[in-house]
Amino acid sequence: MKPKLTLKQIAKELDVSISTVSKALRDSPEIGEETRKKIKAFAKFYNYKPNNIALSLKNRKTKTIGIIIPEIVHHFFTTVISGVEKVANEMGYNVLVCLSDNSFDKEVLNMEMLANGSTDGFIMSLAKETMQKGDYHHLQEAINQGMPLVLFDRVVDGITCDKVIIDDVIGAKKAVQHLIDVGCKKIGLISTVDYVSVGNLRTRGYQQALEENNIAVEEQHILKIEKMEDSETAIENFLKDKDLDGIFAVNEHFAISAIKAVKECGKNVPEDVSVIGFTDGELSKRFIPSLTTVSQPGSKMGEEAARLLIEKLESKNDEAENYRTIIVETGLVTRNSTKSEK
Amino acid sequence: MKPKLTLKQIAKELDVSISTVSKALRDSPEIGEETRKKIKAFAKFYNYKPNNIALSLKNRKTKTIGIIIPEIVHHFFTTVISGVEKVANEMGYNVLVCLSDNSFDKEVLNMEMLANGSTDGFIMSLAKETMQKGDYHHLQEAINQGMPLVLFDRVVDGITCDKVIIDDVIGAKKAVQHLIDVGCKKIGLISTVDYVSVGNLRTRGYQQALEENNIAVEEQHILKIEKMEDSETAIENFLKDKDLDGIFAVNEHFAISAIKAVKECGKNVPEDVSVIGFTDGELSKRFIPSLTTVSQPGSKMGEEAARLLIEKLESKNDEAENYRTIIVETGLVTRNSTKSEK
DNA sequence: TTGTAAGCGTTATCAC
DNA sequence: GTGATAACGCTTACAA
Repeated sequence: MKPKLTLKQIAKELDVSISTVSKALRDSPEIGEETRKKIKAFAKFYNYKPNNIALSLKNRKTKTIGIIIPEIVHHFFTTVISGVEKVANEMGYNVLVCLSDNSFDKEVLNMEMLANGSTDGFIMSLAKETMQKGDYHHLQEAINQGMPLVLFDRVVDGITCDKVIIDDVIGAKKAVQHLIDVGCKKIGLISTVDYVSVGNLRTRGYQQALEENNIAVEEQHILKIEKMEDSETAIENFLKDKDLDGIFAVNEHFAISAIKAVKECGKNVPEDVSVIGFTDGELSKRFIPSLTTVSQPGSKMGEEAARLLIEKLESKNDEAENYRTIIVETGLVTRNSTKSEK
Repeated sequence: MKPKLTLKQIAKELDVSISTVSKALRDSPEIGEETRKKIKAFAKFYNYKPNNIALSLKNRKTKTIGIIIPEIVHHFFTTVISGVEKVANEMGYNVLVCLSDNSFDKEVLNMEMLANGSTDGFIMSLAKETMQKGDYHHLQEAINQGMPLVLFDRVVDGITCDKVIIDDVIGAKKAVQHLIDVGCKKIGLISTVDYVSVGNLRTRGYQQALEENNIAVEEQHILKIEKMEDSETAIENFLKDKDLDGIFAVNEHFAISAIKAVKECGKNVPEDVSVIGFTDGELSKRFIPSLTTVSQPGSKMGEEAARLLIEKLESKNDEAENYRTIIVETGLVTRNSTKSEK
């Protein structure tokens, strides 16, 4: 087991000074042709690679970006990570992934760990508990310390930083409009509780679409789910006594549960009831019937977030004071859980 | 924007030396009660946190572990990551995630990046291309440099290191035995090409189960798929002219494609054909019919891998020369794509 | 009880 | 052209 080669060792071996080696390897014109060649040959032969940690200390930047997400076993977040990875790698950055498990405390802890030199900046989607508490001091602290922060998906207005979101309202509107277009008259909504911003926004889109089509919004057609675990039965109970012919669910799980519940009521999808979801995952694609959904381009969001962050990291500090919110567009993926357009 | 507090600044502020501050904060008995209190109070007030990079450089360890996987948009790998994260965090480690995209070159590149000080060790599942090439010099190099390596899932015999695998052969055997138990006579196998070790092993389990039940293995009942993209049509074509009553697929995608193909032939699952998959994901759980599968406990594997790695990292170098292979057990999750046991 | 100095691996500045 | 030296932030013998 040979420990890693350092400049010092090369210097000793070749009987020159450390700084000569350093300069030679970085092609400094100060160094004579001959010595340079010799040093480079030696380094290449022994496969010298500069130590990242030392560089980080010296440059006061680590070339790694931290991403903190609520959970990873979730198709959407997974695609975001892969988007971040992609552009990060292209730009010579590494990605440190931390999970908050939707816990406020873990989120704070993770940030503190990473803020002490481990990363140059953050890409985050907030924990559910954090949004519930409304406590964002940790975000503000990071920003105050000069750590750039990019929020995505689950963002919050009070914090001034770059953001990447999707047009939830418009996406939801598209979905509901589609239901209307294929002839649905009584359209239900299955959403989450309001402090989860996306649930809130998608609900708004639902309402707007109805209003624009002069359809009354009826409260009893709306279900707001608190806990993921109970969602299946909640949806069943909700749909049992309703006579809906269209359902907009704010995620694919709810959509699928809705389809199951509809079938259990002896009705068919999409013949009797059209169902449309949000977020395009493997499940939506391969479920039978395959799901019509609003696609949420996670990978694109990750790429945008990474680009935004790296741009900020590499800009001079003075020009850094403009913050942008990038809205990435959703698309409607029409499949088999909705009737075809008339 | 206040830059981070350092020992130096504290020292200057309090008019003591840097080492005094350092010692005081680490509760060295060398330092007088009074000075210590003063320093600690100050540090606490201004929320001093030591710089990780500096510590890494000094201690020659980063307290982060690198995980390199072929892809992240894949339920199994995702659960592994969450397992690794879990125990890593408990032990005070961070996790750097890199994706090889199943490319040999990217895998090598990633390892080189991380090996230069960014991580203390690796947890990896090999890229498909790497297994195909059979070139493992990068792994060997890391080991030679004293970087511990834990391989999981897609492992390779030639490399001496810790490994975490599942009992693929036994798992496959369980699956096929289950098919036999519910009365299947003509059982087909949908697998991957042989250089992917898991495909290979699961094929072996299939053969063994048949042999142990005195059923002849017929080559025309076996399909080996080369490319994920064409799998759907390949499976359709394969099943069209067969008269199987049981199908064992080595992953959930193949299983679902098989179900679809069976249905298109006008047969029913599980009445006419029982189908069983491998790896338990969201898809298996919620597909209709829900899939009977061999569950592959990714999270458990991740935890074991992390434990193994950290153990090695924190042991004295001399006792480090024993390598272990941990075999985590699969389970059979019986759902609706197979007939019920007679 | 406190301070000095060396060292972790680099790079940049300045002197020779 | 080459080499000392300081610095990044921290720890730790060793002096004082």
